[in-house]
Amino acid sequence: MQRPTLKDVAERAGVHVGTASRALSESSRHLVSNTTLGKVLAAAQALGYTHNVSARTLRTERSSAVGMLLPDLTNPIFPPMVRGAEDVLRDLGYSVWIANTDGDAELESAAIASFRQRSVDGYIFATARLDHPLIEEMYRTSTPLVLVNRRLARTDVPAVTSDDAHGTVLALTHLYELGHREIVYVAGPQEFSTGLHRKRAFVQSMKDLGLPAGPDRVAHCVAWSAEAGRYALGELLDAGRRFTAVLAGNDLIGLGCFDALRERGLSCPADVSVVGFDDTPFMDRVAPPMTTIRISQYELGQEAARLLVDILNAPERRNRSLILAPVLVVRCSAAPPGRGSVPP
Amino acid sequence: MQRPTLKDVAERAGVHVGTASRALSESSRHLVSNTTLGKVLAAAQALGYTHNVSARTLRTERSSAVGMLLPDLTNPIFPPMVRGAEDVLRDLGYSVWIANTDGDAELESAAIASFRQRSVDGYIFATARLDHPLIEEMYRTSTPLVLVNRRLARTDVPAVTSDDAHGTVLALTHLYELGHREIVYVAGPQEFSTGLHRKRAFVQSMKDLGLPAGPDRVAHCVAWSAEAGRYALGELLDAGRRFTAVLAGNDLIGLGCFDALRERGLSCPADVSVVGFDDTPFMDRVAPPMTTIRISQYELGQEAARLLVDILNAPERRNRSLILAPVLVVRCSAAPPGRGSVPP
DNA sequence: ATGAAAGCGCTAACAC
DNA sequence: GTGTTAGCGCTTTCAT
Repeated sequence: MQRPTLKDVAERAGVHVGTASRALSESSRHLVSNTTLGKVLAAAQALGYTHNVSARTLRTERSSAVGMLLPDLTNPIFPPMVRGAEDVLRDLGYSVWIANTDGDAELESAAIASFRQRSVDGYIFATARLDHPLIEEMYRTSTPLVLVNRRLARTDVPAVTSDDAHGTVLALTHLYELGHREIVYVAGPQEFSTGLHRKRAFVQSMKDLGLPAGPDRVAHCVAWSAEAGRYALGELLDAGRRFTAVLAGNDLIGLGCFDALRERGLSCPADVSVVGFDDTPFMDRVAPPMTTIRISQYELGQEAARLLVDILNAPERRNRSLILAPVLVVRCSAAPPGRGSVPP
Repeated sequence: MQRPTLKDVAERAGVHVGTASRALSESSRHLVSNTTLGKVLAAAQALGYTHNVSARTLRTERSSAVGMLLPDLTNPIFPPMVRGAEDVLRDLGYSVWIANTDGDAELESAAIASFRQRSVDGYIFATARLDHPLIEEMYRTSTPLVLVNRRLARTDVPAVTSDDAHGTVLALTHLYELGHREIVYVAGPQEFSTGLHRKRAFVQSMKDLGLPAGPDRVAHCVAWSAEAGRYALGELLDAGRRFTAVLAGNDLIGLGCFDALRERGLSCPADVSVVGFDDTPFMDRVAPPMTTIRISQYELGQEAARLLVDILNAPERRNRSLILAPVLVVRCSAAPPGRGSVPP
């Protein structure tokens, strides 16, 4: 027999399709008498019946599916986020589509079009830029959506992020307490909230500490990658900038800082300390083990999923955002000041 | 206006829905005159029409979706595989659902049920065990499916894998040429083709080299993880087994070997060499950089997707499997023999 | 080449 | 509490 339908179940149970439908849906089960419920359930069980989701979606306009947009799944911060979201959504009866955009607006539009064609109920964006017309337009037209990890410049769009400013203060304070005074910053791309907020917090905290933080102490990366970090710190190094520690926009950039240092015969942490951000998986295993700021990507994903489901159930509550507190993880890449970046 | 339907497009173009449908589907476009085609396309464009996939799926029984089953997305070998599959499937008009099973049969059944409810056209399994009743049953009932990375014991089910035996020979030959003669193996779980075939190749190749490879030189891991590797090699070490090199079932196990060695005051590669398998992302950054066997997970994913689409288009061709050749990557964790595992 | 209409499987509104 | 039925948006067969 082909895949059984409601009609098959109804016939076997000796009831009508409508009744079978009611018995087989959580929400309408209470409309059915206990005896018929039993009969329908037994028939469904015997036949191996499962809902045809396309038919249900067509009828109800609800698919129990959510679309998740990622920059690139091979960036190790994203898999835990996806799992966090998937684990909570699965338990609530949702499935998740994922799409990688590689930061490309075309690919993002295409992915959203595909999700829309499939009638997803809502969206989780891990791809937000501070200025993101596409997301803003979707929000304006009341599409249920939640941002994760990165947020928009405007604060009304619901987002689950970590406290970038506080994390940066934690990192900087650690370096300060180790005795560092000459500190530079290698910033992530400034079109993202993470890039901007972390850098701003660095500049502000340096001032608070009475330390210099002019533009000559801040390098900017074109991407959240080791290669970009290597290049950016390389420029600072080659310009002769003197410093004993560097704070990196994230761990991958921090890895690039290791490279730039090594290429110039400088040792980390003996000569120069480096602190990363994110506690990306495997950062305890790199050389040297990365001192960093931990944010739980898994939790970020979980909370984003919960928030989205909240919004799906009560659209008027789409005014909430969530901020998770990060934590300092002390490993080996930051130590008391050494010789510094420029040998005497 | 709500999401426009074919009816809206047809009205605007002054044709009937059937005609609009024909014009808007690749496969039936040729049945429509050029002028009406133009009108329909213009109307669709103007209205921002996109197909309602649920309706189409309901009608055609085809969803242009495939389900991909993974053990655990946070194991870094999987994200590239997913991207490989997704990148080729996207270009062919397919979307992909992913589900993590954590090696749990219940979760796997549930994921498959969910995929089935959503009428996926086919499946990519990265979760295959040598003996896998669920997959075998699906194959028996002609469900289009492809295995990736791991295969079944039987060879008729289509799979895209790397040549585990050859990769192992490559690794072992490298150690042999460095001068190692006392070599142990830390095997992955034997219920997977990767675990079994790699171990068997080790034993066979050692024999071919005239080297001892009894069961006392092989440790077994309960999982593909650093923790399991650490424990397994630890047992060998604590039993007083003497060796100068270890070949690990995969890189994560190799990482655990680093740990076991370090905990006992042994240095890698000065005292003991370690070779991994997979060239998992970031293995060039761990300490010491891992000498390993590279298999392109991205390519594995691509080829699995291509093979699945082949099968979808020509079910009678589901008798093909694909084997990709691995390659040795020399880094630092293997060097000429040192003091060995037991100091004199 | 196009129109007309049936029907995919399901839910929900309505009737009893 | 259960039966009946319309119709979600689409494709496709059958007419013309």
